[in-house]
Amino acid sequence: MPRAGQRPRLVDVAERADVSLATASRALAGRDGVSAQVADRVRRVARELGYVANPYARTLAGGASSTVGLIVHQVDDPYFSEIAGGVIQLAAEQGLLVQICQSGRDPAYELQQLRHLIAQRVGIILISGSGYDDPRVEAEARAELAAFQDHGGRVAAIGRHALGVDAVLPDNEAGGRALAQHLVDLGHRRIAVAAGSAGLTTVADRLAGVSSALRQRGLPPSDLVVVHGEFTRGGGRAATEQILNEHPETTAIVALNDAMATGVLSTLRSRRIPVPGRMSVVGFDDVSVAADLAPSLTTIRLPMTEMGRTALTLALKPRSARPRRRSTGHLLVVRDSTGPAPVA
Amino acid sequence: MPRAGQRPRLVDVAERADVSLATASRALAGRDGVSAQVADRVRRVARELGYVANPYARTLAGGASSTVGLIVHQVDDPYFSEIAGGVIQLAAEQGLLVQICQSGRDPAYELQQLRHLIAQRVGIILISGSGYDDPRVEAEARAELAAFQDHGGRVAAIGRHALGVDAVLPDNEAGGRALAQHLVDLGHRRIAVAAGSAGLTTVADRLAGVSSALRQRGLPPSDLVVVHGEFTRGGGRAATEQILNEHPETTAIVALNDAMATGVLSTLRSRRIPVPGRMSVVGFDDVSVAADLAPSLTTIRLPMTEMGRTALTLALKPRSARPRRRSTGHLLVVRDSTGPAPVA
DNA sequence: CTAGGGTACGTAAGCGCTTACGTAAGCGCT
DNA sequence: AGCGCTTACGTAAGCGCTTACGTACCCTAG
Repeated sequence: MPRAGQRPRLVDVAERADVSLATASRALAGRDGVSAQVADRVRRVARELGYVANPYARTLAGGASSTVGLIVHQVDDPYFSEIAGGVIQLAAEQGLLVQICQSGRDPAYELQQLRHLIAQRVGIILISGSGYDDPRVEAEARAELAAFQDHGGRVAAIGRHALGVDAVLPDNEAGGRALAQHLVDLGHRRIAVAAGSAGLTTVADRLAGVSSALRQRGLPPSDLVVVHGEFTRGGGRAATEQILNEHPETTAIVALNDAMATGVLSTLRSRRIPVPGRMSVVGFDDVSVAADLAPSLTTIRLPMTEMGRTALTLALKPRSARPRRRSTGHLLVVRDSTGPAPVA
Repeated sequence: MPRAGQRPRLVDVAERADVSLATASRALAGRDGVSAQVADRVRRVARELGYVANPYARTLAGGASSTVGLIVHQVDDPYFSEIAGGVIQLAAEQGLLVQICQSGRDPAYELQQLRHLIAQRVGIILISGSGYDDPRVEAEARAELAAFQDHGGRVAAIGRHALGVDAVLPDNEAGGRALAQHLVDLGHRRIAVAAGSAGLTTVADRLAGVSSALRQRGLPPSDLVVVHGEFTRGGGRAATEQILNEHPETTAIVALNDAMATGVLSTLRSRRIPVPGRMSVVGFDDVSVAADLAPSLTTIRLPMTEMGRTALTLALKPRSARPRRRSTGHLLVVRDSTGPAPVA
C-alpha cells in the first residue's frame, strides 16, 4: 500500500498487481519474460497509481541514467540557445531531462564542467561549440570522453570534430567560401574578416573557406584583412573599429558569426556608413534575429535546431566502432546587407 | 581499494583514510561528530583519489538532491536565455546542475513538465515566465508545488506571483507606466500597444501600467489601441500590420516585450515608415540586442541575469512561513527609437 | 570511586530500484 | 515415462550513499 503522502514505489505497484518486484520491474521496462496478460495488468496498475520510477534508484541499480548533459559556450548566445532548443525538444519527446552547463568559451572551465557532468553520472553528454586549437586541452577532453564511453556513457559533439566522438558538423569551410564568393561576385576586392578568437577551430575553418574562395577567384591573399576578437557583438564592434581605422579601403566585412555581424552593423550605423552602399556585411549562422536587423543580414543558414536534435539522436543510438559524422546542410541567404562594391 | 577503471567510492576513501564509512560520510558532509584531525585526513584522501559522490546514491539515501530544474517558456528567447544564464552561473558556483525544460507557453504542457520534474525528484524548481490567467491551471500548478514543498522540495518563481511560492518580481506595471509617460511627454496621443497573448499575467500587468499612465495624464482611454498576438517577433510583425491598417493615426507603438518590438521595427522598416520620425517604438526587457537594433530600442531594462541568480538564491534558503517576494529594479532606457510625435 | 553525560567513532539498516540466479510448470521429444 | 528445454515468475543480492543507534572512551560532578 502506498504510504500516505508519498509517491508510490515499485513495490506498491507490484503488490497491487499481485506480482513480485522483479516482475513488475520487467513489465514496466518492457523486458520479456513476462506474459502479455501480466504485463498489461502491471502497466494498468502503475498508471492508476501515477507511478513514476525514481530515477536515482533506477540509475543506482544499474539502469540507464535518463539525463543528458549539454555543454555550450554561452546559453544566451542565440546560436547556442537555438541548438539547445532542439536538444530540449527531442529530449522532452523521449522523456529525458537536459542538464545544461556553459563554459564561457574557456577551455579549462569547459573541461571542468565536463568532468563534473561525468562525475554526476549523466548518461549522455552533448558538447556544442567550437573546439579549441590547443591540442593539450582537446586531448584531455578526448581522453575523458573516451573513458566515459568505455563505462557505457554516450557522447555526441556539435560543430567540433577533434573529440573522437559522434559529431554533427556544419561545413564551415564551404560556408565561408560561399560568403566570399558572393562578395567577390558583387565586385568586392578589399574584404576584411571580423573573426572570433584565433583559438577556435570554427573560426579557422570558416576563415579557410574565405581564403580559398579568394584564391579560387585569383585574388591575392594579401588583400584579405583578418581581425580577431571575441565571437560576440562586442567583438564585432571592436573589430569594425579596427578595420575602419587601419584599412579604410575595405568595402566588405565578413563576420564569422551573426553575433559579430550584429556588432559590425551597429558600429557602421553609428559611424553613419551606409550598408550596403558603402560597405557590405555578411554573417554566419542565420540566428533568428538576422532577418530583423537593419539592414537584414546576408548570412549562411545553419539548421541549428535540427543540429541539436541530430546530436541527441546520434548519442541515443548504440555506440559504433568508429565515430559517426553527420554533416548539416547550409545555405547562403542573401538579404539587404550586401550589394555591389562601390565604384572607386 | 578502488576497482580498476571505476570511479572511487566512499568506501575506497574510508578504507584509505582508515575510518568507517559513516565517519567518512560525516567528514565530507562537514557534519560534526568528527575530530578535526580525522576530518582533514578524510578530505585529503578524497582529493587524492578524485572522489566525487555519486549523486544518485546520495539522493536515494536521503541526502539533498543537487539538481535544480528550470522551466521557461522558450529557451531561444533572449529574455529567458539571459535569465537561464544567471541561474546556470550561480548553480555552477554552488556545484549544482540545472535541468532545463521549456513549456512553449502552453499551460497544460508546462504543468506536465512540472510534474515530470517533481517525479524526477529534482530538489529545486525554478519556474520562469508569465503566469496564465486561467485560474484552473494556476491552481493545479500551485497545488502541485505546495505538495512538492511539503516533501522538502524548494521552489521559486520568476515573474509570476500566483503560485504561492517565493518569487522575484519585476514591477511590470510601473515599467508600463514609465514607457507610456515617456511617450506622452514626447507629445504622443495616439498610442497603440502590441501586446502578447491576452492570457498572460505579464501582459495584463504591463498593459495596466500603460493605461494608468494615460489616465494620469488625463488622456481618454479610448485613445489606446491594444492588439494582442504572440509574445514573439512574428507577433510583433502581425500586430504592426494590424495597427497600421486599422489605426493609421497611431504615432507610437508600445511593444510589451523586446521580441515583439523587434518585429515592430522590422515591419515599419519594410513599410518604409521612419522611426522615430513618423512612428516611435518602445519595448520592454532590454534584452542585449535591443541596443544593436536599428534604430536602437527605447525600452525598460530588467536585470535578467540578476533575476535568475536571485531566484536560485531564494530557493536555496530554508523555506519561510510565507512566500517571500523580491522585487527587481527597472529602468527606462531611452535610445533612438523614440522621438517627438510628428506634427499633424 | 562511581554515576552521569558528552564526544568520537563504528555498525548496520535502509533508500527504491535492477538483475543474476533459482525454481516450478509446461512442452515436445525419444 | 523420462529427459531436457523453454517460459514465466519469485528470491535476494546488491548499487553507493546517509543516518539512527550502539559503544567505547574520557571528563566532570557528587
